Amino acid sequence: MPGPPGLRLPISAAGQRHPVSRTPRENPAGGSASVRTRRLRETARDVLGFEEFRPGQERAMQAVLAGRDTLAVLPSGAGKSAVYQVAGQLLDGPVVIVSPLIALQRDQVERLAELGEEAGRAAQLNSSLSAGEQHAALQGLGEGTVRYLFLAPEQLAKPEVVHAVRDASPALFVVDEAHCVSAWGHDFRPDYLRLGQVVEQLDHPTVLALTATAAPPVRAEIVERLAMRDPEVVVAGFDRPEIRLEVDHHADAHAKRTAVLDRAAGEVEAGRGPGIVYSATRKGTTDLAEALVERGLRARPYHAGLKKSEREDTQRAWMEDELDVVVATTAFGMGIDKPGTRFVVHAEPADSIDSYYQEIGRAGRDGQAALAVLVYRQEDLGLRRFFAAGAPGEEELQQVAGLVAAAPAAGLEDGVDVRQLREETGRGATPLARDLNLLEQVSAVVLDEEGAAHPADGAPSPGQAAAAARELAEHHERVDQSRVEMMRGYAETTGCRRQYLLGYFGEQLEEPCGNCDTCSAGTSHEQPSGADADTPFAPETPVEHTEWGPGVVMRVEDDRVVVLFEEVGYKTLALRAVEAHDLLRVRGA
DNA sequence: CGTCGCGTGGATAGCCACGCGACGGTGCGCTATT
Repeated sequence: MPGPPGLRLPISAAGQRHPVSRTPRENPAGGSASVRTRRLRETARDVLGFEEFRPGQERAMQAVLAGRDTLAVLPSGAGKSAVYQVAGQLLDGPVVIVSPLIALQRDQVERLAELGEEAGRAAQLNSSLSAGEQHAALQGLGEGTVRYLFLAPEQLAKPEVVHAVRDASPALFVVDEAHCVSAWGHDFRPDYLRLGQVVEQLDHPTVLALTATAAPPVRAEIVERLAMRDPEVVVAGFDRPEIRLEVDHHADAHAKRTAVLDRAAGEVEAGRGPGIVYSATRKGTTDLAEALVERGLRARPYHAGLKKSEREDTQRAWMEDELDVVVATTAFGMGIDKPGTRFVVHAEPADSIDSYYQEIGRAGRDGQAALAVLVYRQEDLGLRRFFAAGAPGEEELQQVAGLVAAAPAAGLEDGVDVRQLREETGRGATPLARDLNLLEQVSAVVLDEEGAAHPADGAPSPGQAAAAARELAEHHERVDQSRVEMMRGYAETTGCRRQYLLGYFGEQLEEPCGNCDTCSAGTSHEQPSGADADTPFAPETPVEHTEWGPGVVMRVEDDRVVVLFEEVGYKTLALRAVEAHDLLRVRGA
């Protein structure tokens, strides 16, 4: 059974450099690297109006133009879209961009339209369009009049869409907000997990994955799930020193609620400007928003259960400075860029450091001082643990495996698709697609280009397949639970919070940051950074645990070490116990 | 995992304590109805 793909691919924080091999196809921008650099800069200036590049941007463009699959982890607002926009100008063929939200696709199309005719036409393909418009978008792509096509991964689950895109010979396949592959692919939006097959079906155009946040194992999963080959990994500008980090601890639910309101209202009343309050539940957003209104603030709730018109109006009001606070679930954020956001207060911890960093990263995008406060109660992790659970049951998996296995005997030569499975099982399309993905990963099922499932050659029995698939799902669950534990670690550390955050993303900050609550309180100085701690287990060291197997050291404090294990995810170990029982060995030593 | 809301049973005039079950987030695309 595969472990987290992360550990098979060593990815340093600075990204890897590989020799660039050039074939005519892989060098479509033409000429030598220096010629390419000149053309790239001219294009960025003339078409996009760029005066200078942000960190990492040019390197990502260079890699893409050289035909390299590229994963770019660049901070929000660093112009990630410019990477494919420039490439679209210089490459010989259209650019297909997978984007998770229809609203995002619409914005991106509009932004390209503002660049004018010269930049090339952009179109979107999704269910907000009529059948005729959808057809026109694909036709335009084939005829070369559409240079940029934005669509959701669900569109690429339709064979006719894949065929039309393949016929247009795209030069670049972009996955925007690529952390969705890992965050949503396993259950919520299973079509994200199938993008690698789509890449193969498209004859593997250059793949560009873009995200603002991804810990090393998430990066590695993106690379694997998108079938990226020998990718260039560009990581830049990760630290956001302008954001002050604080955690407020509370034991009592009512005191916590009051603290959330005090912090948000305090920032607004001090004239430090608008901010976001994140709540884990819809009910929490309405409750807190009402309480803030009672305190005289302009506040509104935002969550996916509200009417579309209401959501759009709240977003508009937020962007037009008509609100002091938006109180939101995780539904609020992607594609909403308001540079003057001054604070982000969390009423509950996020489900992972990845999510948390993304959410607080919405503050201070203008580079001015901003504040991120987590108002923390241990009990609130319970909801996150609940969401992290939810692996499908073995019975359910066995039923699906059985129906696929029985298809040939039942005369279903074309296999079984999700629609048929829905009729047979009465269950929803999303969980069924997730189950099929799991069964495919344990070599029980093969999914063809039409999306139909067939029994794999030499497939195990449905019972064995279900057990293996269940084991795989439990593995994901263990890793997700360990990510919640890392969130707990952030809330409860007495060390520098920024060192903790950056360490999670594989970047070691040498000194305590001086801009978090533990630094202000002086506790962080008691904990030297891992870099000079007296231990054989330095960050990035591959290790082997007697019980948990292989892993990689992520972070070292003076008395403990955090290891990311292939099988069980993140674990924090006391160094004293490690030494006393000889629990960890350095691999390859 | 933790909280909320409901029903029940008991205690008392003021509901309240307890137990149990339900519920909790994110979006695409599609279909059926106005």
